[in-house]
Amino acid sequence: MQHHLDKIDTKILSLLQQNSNRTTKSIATELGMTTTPVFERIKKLEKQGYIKKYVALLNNKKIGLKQTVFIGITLQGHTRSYLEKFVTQINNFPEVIECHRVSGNFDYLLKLVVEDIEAYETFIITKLTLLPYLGNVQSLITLSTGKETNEIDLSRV
Amino acid sequence: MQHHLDKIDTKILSLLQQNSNRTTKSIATELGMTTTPVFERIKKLEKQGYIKKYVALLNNKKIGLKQTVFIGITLQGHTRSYLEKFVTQINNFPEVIECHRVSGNFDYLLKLVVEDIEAYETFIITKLTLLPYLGNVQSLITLSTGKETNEIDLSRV
DNA sequence: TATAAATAAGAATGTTATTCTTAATATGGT
DNA sequence: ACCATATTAAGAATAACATTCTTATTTATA
Repeated sequence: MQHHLDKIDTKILSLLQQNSNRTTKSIATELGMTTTPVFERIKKLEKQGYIKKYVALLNNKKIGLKQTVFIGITLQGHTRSYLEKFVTQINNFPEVIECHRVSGNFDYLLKLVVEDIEAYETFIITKLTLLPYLGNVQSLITLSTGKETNEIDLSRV
Repeated sequence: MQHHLDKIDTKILSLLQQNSNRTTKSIATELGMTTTPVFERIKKLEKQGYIKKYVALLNNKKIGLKQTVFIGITLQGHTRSYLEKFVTQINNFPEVIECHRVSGNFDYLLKLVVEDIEAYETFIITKLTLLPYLGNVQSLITLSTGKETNEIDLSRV
């Protein structure tokens, strides 16, 4: 069940990754085509699930959420049912935007977006540390971000 | 320079975060307004930079990029000019979608999206370890992802 | 209270998305 | 190589939407 994307498809995907508000016509012009085939390709890419969704990306800092933090977590008890409960609770915290189960020196890696360091400490104290079976908790406070994108390089596929 | 977003603005932002392809009319209806004021608010939010961009989010796995990996890195020499060079080179790797300078047990945290573990090893060997002054390099291989979003909870702002 | 500045409504217009029909191109089997 | 079939693209036609304009309403301010 491998994908079957030709050059035109990957080009369309890569353009929509950069800016999903471009008109079909402008994409078509760039590709030397008319709107209909481009339109139908986009619809196909949506229907087949290559495109998950279209979203607006906000300026977190401007909105007042200035601090990104990563947290590595190890758990002490690893029963399957507890892991599931743990993830469910983590996912419900609005501060958490990513939660990955990982192998390596941690069991979980979280990514958070919060107002500031203080809000982060509040999160740790009033939410995270209330969860049972927490082992090691290691915080990585973001000082600056060189790159942060969802854009995938499609020259590889 | 604080933001001045009222309830309507934050509601619009939160809807556009979930789906940026919704029509102005449908948003207006949901908010009990007409299209014009909603349209003008959206344009203002764009112009003032609250909305950074509109993008299509792709299904990485379906496209063949199945593996997410985080890498914690410490550097041995910390001259300012070297750090800048380091970040520039990291940012140019197509596998890297995030690069954060952090405080804590690492200097940098990277997020990568690659085909598979093998592609990851190739990256390490042929790209990352060629960079000078690398200290500790610790990989966190994602086993599963419970949550991964860009959507920010605006009830806090 | 009077005036100015925002904000919203409703109608009008221009663009674009979307559909339909037809033509061209590619694909597979004999 | 040839035909039938399935994809893919083009162009025109339509419907929906974005965008602008004018006018009314509300809100803030001196």
